[in-house]
Amino acid sequence: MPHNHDALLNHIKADMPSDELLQDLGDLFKVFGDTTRIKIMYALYEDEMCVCAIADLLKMTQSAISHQLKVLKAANLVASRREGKTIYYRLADEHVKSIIGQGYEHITE
Amino acid sequence: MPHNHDALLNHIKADMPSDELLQDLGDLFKVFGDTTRIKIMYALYEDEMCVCAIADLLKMTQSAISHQLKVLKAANLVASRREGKTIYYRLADEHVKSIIGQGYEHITE
DNA sequence: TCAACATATGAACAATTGCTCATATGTTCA
DNA sequence: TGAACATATGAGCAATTGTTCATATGTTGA
Repeated sequence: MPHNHDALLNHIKADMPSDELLQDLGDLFKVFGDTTRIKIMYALYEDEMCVCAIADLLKMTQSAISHQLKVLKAANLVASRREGKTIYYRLADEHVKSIIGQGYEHITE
Repeated sequence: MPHNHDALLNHIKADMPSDELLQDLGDLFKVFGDTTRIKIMYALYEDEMCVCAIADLLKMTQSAISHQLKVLKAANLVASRREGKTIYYRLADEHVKSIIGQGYEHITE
């Protein structure tokens, strides 16, 4: 007969966050899981930048950057402010840096 | 004429990691960007587990879990040991916990 | 008010991805 | 050695995703 692990499972289940939260967690990391967005976040590491500067930096279309900034903003990873025609984006909080920092450590160790 | 930001860009460029490393970072987070894999990592948070226990816990196919464990292992996020017919998986290092922890904080704040 | 600039957005297409199904590999025990 | 169990793997399909292209929205200054 297949081996049984009901006792273990009941214990683990009790400590697992809700499915909804786990889904949200996955969705959050999905946002980090794209090179373009990682580059954008790195570009904003030290200071805010306008959309066209980011596009220049990454040698990508303004449209492509704008789409990705929307994704980042929806995940509360960046924030923006308007100054005339220009819109400046910046990292939203310190979690962005610490998440990227931990990932960096994992890779380079 | 469009506005110029060459000076800023040169400064930022100097501080950006290589494209290859940024790609690797994106690839790493891509692994975190799936609910099934997040659930697996949470299941392994406290202790090692065998494949069929994880499949039972998540009510998913052994095959599906096995495929995902392969992805997690390729990213060095889990490690495994064999004990007879059974193979036990565990989290590979502390980065897994801190990355997930930071994500959790970001979401629940 | 109109032209120029900065950014946002929707549709569409190619590429990637996670699961299923069938089957292969590896291990134990009688 | 062969049957039962535990896990791994390859092909295929549906769903998701990132970019492009065309165009819309918003702002400024003449």
